[in-house]
Amino acid sequence: MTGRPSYDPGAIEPKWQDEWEAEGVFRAVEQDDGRPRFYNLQMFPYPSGDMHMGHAEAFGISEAIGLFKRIQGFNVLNPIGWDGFGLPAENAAIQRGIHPKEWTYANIDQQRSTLRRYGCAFDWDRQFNTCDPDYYRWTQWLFVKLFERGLAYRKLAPANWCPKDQTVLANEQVVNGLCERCGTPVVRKDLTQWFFRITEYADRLLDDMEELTGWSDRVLTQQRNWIGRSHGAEVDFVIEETGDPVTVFTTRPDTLWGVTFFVFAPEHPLVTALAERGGTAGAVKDLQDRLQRAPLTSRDQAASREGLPLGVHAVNPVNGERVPCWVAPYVLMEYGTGAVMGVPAHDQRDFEFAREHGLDIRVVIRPEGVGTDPADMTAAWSHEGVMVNSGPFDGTPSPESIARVTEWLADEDLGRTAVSYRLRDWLISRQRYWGAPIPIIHCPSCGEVPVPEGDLPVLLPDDVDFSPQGESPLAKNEAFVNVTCPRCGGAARRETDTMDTFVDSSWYFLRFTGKTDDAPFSSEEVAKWMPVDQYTGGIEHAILHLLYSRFFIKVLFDAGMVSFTEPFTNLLNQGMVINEGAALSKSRGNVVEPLPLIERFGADSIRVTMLFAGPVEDDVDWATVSAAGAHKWLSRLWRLTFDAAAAGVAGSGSGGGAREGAAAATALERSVHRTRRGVTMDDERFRFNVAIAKLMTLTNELGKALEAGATGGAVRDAAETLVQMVAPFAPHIAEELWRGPLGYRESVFHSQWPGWDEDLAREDEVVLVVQVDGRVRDRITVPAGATEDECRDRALASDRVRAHLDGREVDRVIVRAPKLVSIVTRG
RNA sequence: GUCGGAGUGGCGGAACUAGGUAGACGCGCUAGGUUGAGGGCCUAGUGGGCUUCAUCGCCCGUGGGGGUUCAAAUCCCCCCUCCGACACCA
Repeated sequence: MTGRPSYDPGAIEPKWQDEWEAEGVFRAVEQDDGRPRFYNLQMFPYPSGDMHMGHAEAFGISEAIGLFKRIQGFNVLNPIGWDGFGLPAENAAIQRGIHPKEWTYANIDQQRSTLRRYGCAFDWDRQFNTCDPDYYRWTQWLFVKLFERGLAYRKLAPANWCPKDQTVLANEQVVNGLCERCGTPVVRKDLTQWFFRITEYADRLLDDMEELTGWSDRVLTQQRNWIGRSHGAEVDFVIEETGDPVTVFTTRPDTLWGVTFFVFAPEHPLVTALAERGGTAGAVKDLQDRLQRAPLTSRDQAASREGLPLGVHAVNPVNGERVPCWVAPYVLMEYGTGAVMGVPAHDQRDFEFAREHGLDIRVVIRPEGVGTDPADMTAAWSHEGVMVNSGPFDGTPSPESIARVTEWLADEDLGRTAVSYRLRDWLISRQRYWGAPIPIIHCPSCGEVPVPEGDLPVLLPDDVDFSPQGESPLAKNEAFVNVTCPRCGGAARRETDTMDTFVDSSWYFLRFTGKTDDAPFSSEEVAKWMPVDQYTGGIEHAILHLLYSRFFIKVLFDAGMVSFTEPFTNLLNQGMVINEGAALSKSRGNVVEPLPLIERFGADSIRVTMLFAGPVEDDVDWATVSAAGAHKWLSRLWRLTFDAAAAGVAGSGSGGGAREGAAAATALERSVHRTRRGVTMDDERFRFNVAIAKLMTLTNELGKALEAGATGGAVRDAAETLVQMVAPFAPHIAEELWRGPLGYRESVFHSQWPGWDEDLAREDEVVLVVQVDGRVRDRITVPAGATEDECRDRALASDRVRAHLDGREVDRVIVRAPKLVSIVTRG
């Protein structure tokens, strides 16, 4: 046991990182080699700085999955790239005078080097970065595809505008209604901007979720709510004074007889004209202006029940009643038709509005046993009941009343069934520099002309002044803007908006399967690898990134470019890394840097610490875990593997402890098989904390067996099993031990995952628990094969059990051989 | 408010899929050993209470209450708390 080197991760880890790359151990094999393929993907990082603790956690998990699959014999694709475009780069440019490109590429270099030091098993050859012209050329190409399919269009939409900086702000740049940079109150400004028609896919995005059995309910529910499909009816009202038809959407057509007022959203196109007709133009304009001045993010004013009468009336088609029209911010222009019927008795918002403004309340759904005097009501009744005061429908009970009224509306031509969505079209325009330019040319005679494929990419010019003093920084670059129309050759102007970075990340996983120069991705490689077998990433992307990627795949499916409709078969959302209960943040001063930890304990110990801390979906509180503990275990594994390698070739035991050693070896053999079974099953379900616990147990047992003098095959098997099974969690130490003391030439990642013998994995002796009246009274060791009768006899013969049975009559005995006997007494 | 998830030792967590020894594994702590000291390492102990010289043993215990069952952390009902998402969606 002398001459054993000490465990020095600082030396072995970089050594194997170099060696793996030289040998191409983690390269995916493109040629079919008979192994099943496994596309293991981790959401690619955004290079806003160096790798942080969240990366260490997320990559630790996806590494464990990928490496486990690799040793199990899968041909694993495990790529890495960077989501290089985005606002922080531009802010850094403004604040520190560095070009966004320089800042971004420097961060990528740093992240790459830290990820290498972490020992990630990436196929580095496939890496790319979305701000490379090589990549965004295809983002632009895909934009053109969407444009050609009628899925990209322009319309007027409000944006956050800082009047001092003269620039558009993203929502996250608006803090408490003020510009993040200069503190000026932010206003809304209407700009003509580009959208993707994702709403056209709302039903498919919703319905195809049935296929996503490998996604958590948590994410599916969030997506479902985000799409927000609700079924109801459209009903046609008419403005009495002007004859304007106005349609409303409602999920409760059964409450139509309870309408006592009518409300428009302030932005509704009819409002100005109606206010003039009603003689309320001045006050209404003030309200509209005030809302116009508020930033998009601040919706607080809408939480009030404020509103103004318009001075005109709407006619209820079901009974011809005229009700007053109002305008109120609680009605949203973006949802439904931008106008609602007011049913205060049965809608809480309408109820509060009616109380605020003294409007009538009329009950038309009578709940059983609940008072129906409007004056006594403290809240709207939005539940079931029976229709009253509703003309021909009186007495109709409320679940089916909705369908019956809707049918009647259609028959009478007063309305129709309708579906409404919460989902909006995807606004992809950014009046920003550091993104992929939208490849459109605006021609005075031809209109919106897409840049021809041969002219792509539309390169982002380097010489741009990004100091904020106008519209998009690109708009000031004359050389960029002034072009000729590709269709008619006349003078034209280039679009100066860039694309939302979510566009870049909606298709990157396709290009990882194989880059080509004449298409965004290789159809052949996509057919081989897609959909992604396992996608790992943060829950913060539960909605947008995942929804947009699903949308893109459906569009590409419709375009005949891919043959599947969902991009990610299985999705795993890992928890966050926090410290002392709070998210890591510089201002809080609780940031944990991964690199110093890697240098101190080794990448393997950090990975094990993260994985052992708890279930992968749970947050890891760094303050409650110990990298020293993981390091201690790996050191112990190191020592024991050297000792076991020596004892493993020593043949059967010798000396005075021979018999004891042989017994220990037999027990160890059973442990080995049990561990193989248990860890394999835990790994399959990503229960890595439990798998590691089992490996620790086997480590302890190997230590005891060696102590007892065990030698030979069982000892060797235990050490090999430990090394192979620890490899997905701690690849470096595993490789060093595999090729070092265990003497293999080939990588442990090319070894065969150990199988098990069910007979050996079973315990040969088990503890039989004996209960009397539900309480455990004795534990008896019995052979694993003990029969029901044997168990019953042994249990009834037990002195302890008999003491408890003293004087009582046995009613019945339940036997679950060989683990449990339950004796029930009478009385 | 709606939807989703979760409450187990001093701490992170096992056991929940299929009801059958609650607390695996680790951290921390305590004691002992090793060491010039410290650290490291090794060994043992570690849910609470009662009883005992010590054993043996008994009782309680998985957020609270009720239920089903020979048997409940696990299944059913009610309640409480915490976390997350959306939040005037008509």
